[in-house]
Amino acid sequence: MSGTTTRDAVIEAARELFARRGYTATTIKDVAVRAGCSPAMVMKLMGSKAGLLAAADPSEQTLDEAAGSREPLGYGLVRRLVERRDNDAPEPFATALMLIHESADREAARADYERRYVAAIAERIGDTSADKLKSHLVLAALLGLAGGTRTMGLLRSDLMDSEELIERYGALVQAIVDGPDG
Amino acid sequence: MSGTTTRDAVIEAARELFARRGYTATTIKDVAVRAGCSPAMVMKLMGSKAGLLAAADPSEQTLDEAAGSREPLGYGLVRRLVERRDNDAPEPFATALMLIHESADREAARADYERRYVAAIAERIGDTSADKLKSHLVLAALLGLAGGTRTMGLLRSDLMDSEELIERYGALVQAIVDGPDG
DNA sequence: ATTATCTATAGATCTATAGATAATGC
DNA sequence: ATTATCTATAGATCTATAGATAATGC
Repeated sequence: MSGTTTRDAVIEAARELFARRGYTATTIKDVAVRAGCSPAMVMKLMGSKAGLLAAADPSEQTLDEAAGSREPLGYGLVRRLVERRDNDAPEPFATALMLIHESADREAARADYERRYVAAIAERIGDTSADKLKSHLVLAALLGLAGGTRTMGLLRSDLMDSEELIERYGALVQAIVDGPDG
Repeated sequence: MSGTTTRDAVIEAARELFARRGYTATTIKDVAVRAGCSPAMVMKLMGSKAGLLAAADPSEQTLDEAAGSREPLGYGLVRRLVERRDNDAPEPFATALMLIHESADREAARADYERRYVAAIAERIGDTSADKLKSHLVLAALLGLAGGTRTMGLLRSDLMDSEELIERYGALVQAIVDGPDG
């Protein structure tokens, strides 16, 4: 059915626009224009703007990427983030910060993202401690690389080669992973 | 004159609301209510919503804080950030990311924040290199700590003592500062 | 017949301005 | 007289819905 195609186009358009401009600043009409349909169509398909956000939230998508690699875990996490940048793929770490900020129920959104992201990192780095402290530290470092490169445009490839960036920022993240637990 | 007082209240209210909810999601009326005046008064004082943002942008405020301390520079930068959190003071590193996202002219805002923040960090850590690579890396790490603690609520003081956080995240930032230049 | 999609519009904002009133300085 | 501040409102959105039309499956 062609409904699936339109629905996919709408979700893809929303993903890009929410990531680029944020939730409030993105209108249903913006999404419709980019998806090539009418605003009413967007509403019919997604029910509400909040429903559209739920469908377009990029976190699920990327958070469970293939983790397999011979590289130490800290480097691997940084590598995948840098690769997303080089491929112009959505960056969930950067988007999450903004979506929390703009959420209607900010505390609920914050708690939800915190739980999911901390759990995802803990699983990746094998953090089985109760407090998940290392995961918090790793997550903070990754959020910074995401916000720095994607939102503020730091460390662009003409300034620093992607491999060198992975090497240097990866070393920082790896130092947390290799560090003490509590 | 009492005009100064109202103006200050408006700017203070805007600073808090922009930092909390973002630019688009904050309305002139929200600011007026919090400042205890009418929306028309806010407009008369600031001219436009963009003018209000310009006046309420927290970056200038905090970026040129007293840098004097015996502590190594990386630790000092982290300490000031953590202290702002513990004092519930506005966090320019966290706010900057969101304001770039929501800016009408995103690329211009991005370039402006990048220039100012990189320069501020370069001055602090004595980075005189042409590419300011270390400053970019330090800035990324600090943006992550800011976004992580303030927006996502990571590493709260019940989970990790502020001094220990400064010790551990400070070590990462200090490692960048002490690292090679290019 | 059913599904996909559109046009038209209601109802609720939001920013910004115009013009009135209250407070202050001379 | 001038400055501070308010009420009222214009004009431009925005989300969401109602109802019409076009496309598709049986």
